[in-house]
Amino acid sequence: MPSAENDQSNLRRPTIIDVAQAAGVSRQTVTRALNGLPDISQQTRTRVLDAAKKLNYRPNRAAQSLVGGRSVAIGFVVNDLRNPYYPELASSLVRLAAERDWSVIVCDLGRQPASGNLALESLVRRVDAVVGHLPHDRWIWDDLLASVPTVILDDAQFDENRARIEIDYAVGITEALDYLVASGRRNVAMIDAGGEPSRRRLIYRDYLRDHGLPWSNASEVSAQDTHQGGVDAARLLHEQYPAADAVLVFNDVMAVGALKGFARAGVRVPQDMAVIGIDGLDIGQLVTPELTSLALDKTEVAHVALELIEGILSGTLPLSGPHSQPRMTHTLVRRESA
Amino acid sequence: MPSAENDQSNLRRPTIIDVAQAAGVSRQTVTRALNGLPDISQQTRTRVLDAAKKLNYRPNRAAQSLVGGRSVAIGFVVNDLRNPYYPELASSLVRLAAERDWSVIVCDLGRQPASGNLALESLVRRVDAVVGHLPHDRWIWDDLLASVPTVILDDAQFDENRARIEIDYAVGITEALDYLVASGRRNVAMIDAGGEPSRRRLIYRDYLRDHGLPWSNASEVSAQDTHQGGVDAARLLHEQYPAADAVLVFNDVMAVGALKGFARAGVRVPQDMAVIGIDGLDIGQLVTPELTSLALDKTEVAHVALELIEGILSGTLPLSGPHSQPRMTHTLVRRESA
DNA sequence: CTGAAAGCGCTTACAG
DNA sequence: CTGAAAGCGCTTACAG
Repeated sequence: MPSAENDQSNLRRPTIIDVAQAAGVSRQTVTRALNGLPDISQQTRTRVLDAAKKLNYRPNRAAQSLVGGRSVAIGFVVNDLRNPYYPELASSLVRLAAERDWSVIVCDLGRQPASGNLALESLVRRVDAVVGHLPHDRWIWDDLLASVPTVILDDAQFDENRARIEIDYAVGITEALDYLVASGRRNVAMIDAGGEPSRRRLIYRDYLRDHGLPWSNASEVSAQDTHQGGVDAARLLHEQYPAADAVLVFNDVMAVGALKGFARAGVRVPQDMAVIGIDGLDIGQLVTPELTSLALDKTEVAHVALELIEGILSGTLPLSGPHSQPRMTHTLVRRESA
Repeated sequence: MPSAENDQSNLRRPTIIDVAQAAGVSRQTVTRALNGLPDISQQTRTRVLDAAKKLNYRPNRAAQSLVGGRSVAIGFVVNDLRNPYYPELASSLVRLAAERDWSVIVCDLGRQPASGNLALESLVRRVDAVVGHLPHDRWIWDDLLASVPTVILDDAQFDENRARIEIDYAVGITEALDYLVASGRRNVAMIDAGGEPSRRRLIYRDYLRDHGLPWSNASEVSAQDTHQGGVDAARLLHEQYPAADAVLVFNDVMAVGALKGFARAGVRVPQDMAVIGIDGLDIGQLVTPELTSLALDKTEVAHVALELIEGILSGTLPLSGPHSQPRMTHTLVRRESA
């Protein structure tokens, strides 16, 4: 029963010194054995390796990288990894980061703010920079994020003195609504997410007003930002605004839900109802009819985000001004739902 | 034109010493100012902060964590983050890891093995442990992974001396096929992925043989492990095996594709054809009809994986034997497609 | 083939 | 309120 040994190993992780002592050699020799360097006899190497295994020794990464070269890590902050928007963005980010030999740590804020704060606090200590969408109602994070270079992905003014990629919805939404009107739709509704009217909804309203299109309170319905929210919203919309012949949906996840909601309500898409989502996610191609959507080039977003981070880290990018706040717009991808 | 200064800062990152010199104080004082510690005059603090900002100084994380406490990072290796199976698993993994204050670095191997090797090589230097699905045809990675504790998620014997979670498909597939037969299906086909018959396919074959169910070469079709692959496979199957009234599909991504393929071919699901996928992904609920699937509890997989890693890192888990190789099975989730 | 020395960049006691 | 010393765990030259 070697419990004494185990107890000790719980108190302190073995270091290279412990291995050296156990093997009866110096620490440099341990380094040679472990890292496969030359200038060491096979016999010694074996002895060291055995000692290391016996002690369950693994080198301290911090010490290794301190003496070695610098390695950069960036944190990718998401609201909920189960919303497919984030994995699609993460996919590009991880791939492009790998090309620079950067690693990306994913931080899922989850739905409850409390754990999200803890997670963020821990993240900023581990990374060289942060990129991600930050919900507006959590500006408390400003403090935390002040300690690390950050690129915010957002649709609104967030912080003038912080690098950010502005997602400009006006261009895309205008294109989508132009298209709907041009194809003969007249009663255009909107399915929004969350409590406050989103920026996307405001743009929609402005468009309807500017173009003299019919609008009433019944034109808009708001629901949870989930697939089920989309299902519910479609039913509700169908009840409260039966004349609607087109709908712009907050995002693709909800739009795919709306497709299902309309199908259940006997509303044919696109014959009776044109549906346009936002984001351009892969899931839009899974469903029938396939979803028409305002697609964001997520690879480009990831690319630009990494460029910004590189600029900040190297000190060549000013933290405010137009260069640190590029703008990105959508492209209307026409498929079957509109 | 302060290019000389910039050139220098490109050569070497500024350290705490540089800041100290620029501010005319000692390094400890810099630490106090930067970390918001007491025992420093407001004036000195400001001077230090200014110097730090001017030099674009950010503390070296490696040095910080070397002196501070240990922080553990695990690497999550995936084949392709755009396959929704991985994000769902990642979501649980990230959440559960956060509870232990562990961070997870995502490594996407991509489709080309070459870049995958580079990515892995870089990963193992940055993490304390690795978890993930590793394709069988890449055993070359054994060398790389020998250097870091690894938990493999797999359906086959991979390495007896490595911790792994065995995904036992036999239980679930038997349940699915039992269910199909019990509901009156007789001509059960299989849509497989990749070149070699998968383990899942072999289990399917055995079942058909053991139960005296009709089988021929036409019962099986293999396609790419993508949504489009599923679409293609369904059409092909419909042509080469018109009598089929049920099909087990390699995974949900392909199954959702198959749903689309059958719809296009005028095959009604589930009336003419029962479809069962594998994985139990969220996307199965997006489509119509909703997909019946053999669901894997991905939260449980993540949980067990982290337990294994904890055991390995603390040295309390033997690297071979049943305790380090738990088994996981599927549950048949009945929805609409079967 | 093996070991003594110096140093990576930071922080935590300890003196003043 | 500020600074000199020691040390975190490793690796990279440099001696023998």
